[in-house]
Amino acid sequence: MAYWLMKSEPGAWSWDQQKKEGKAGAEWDGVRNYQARNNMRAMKKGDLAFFYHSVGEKACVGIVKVVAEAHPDSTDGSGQWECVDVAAVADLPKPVTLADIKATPQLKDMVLVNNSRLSVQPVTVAEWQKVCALGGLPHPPKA
DNA sequence: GCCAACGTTGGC
DNA sequence: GCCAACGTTGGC
Repeated sequence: MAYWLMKSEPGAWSWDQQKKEGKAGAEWDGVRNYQARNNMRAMKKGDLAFFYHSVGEKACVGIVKVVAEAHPDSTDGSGQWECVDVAAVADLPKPVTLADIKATPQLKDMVLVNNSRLSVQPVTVAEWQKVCALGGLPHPPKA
């Protein structure tokens, strides 16, 4: 089991929309980047991920769970791209902003800091726990 | 709104 | 297979 971070522009797909999909979840579609696709292929059912709002807000706002492993992206006609399904699990009581992350020495190696353009990225256990703690979840959910 | 960084494309 | 040009992303 592993932890991840998935980015979305709120204008394209927001945390509110994700939550409306409920426990059944929704396709994380539209990813057209090989590294991000490979990360999704590595995901297992039950893995957890931060839901990050890029652009305006720049903060982790919630936690999602992988409910279906990689399958062809229904928005892609070429069959080349894949996606997973994710369902909202919990809000982060306090959104953890990019500035918060940069200001935290233990988080300086996060992919988010060093490769901000990668839309689906791995998160270590230590980073998971630290970001959850900053977000107001002293007992982070476990994948 | 600007610009730097990155990934992809296509000509050679 | 290399590299220049281009498009896109995302922080500021």
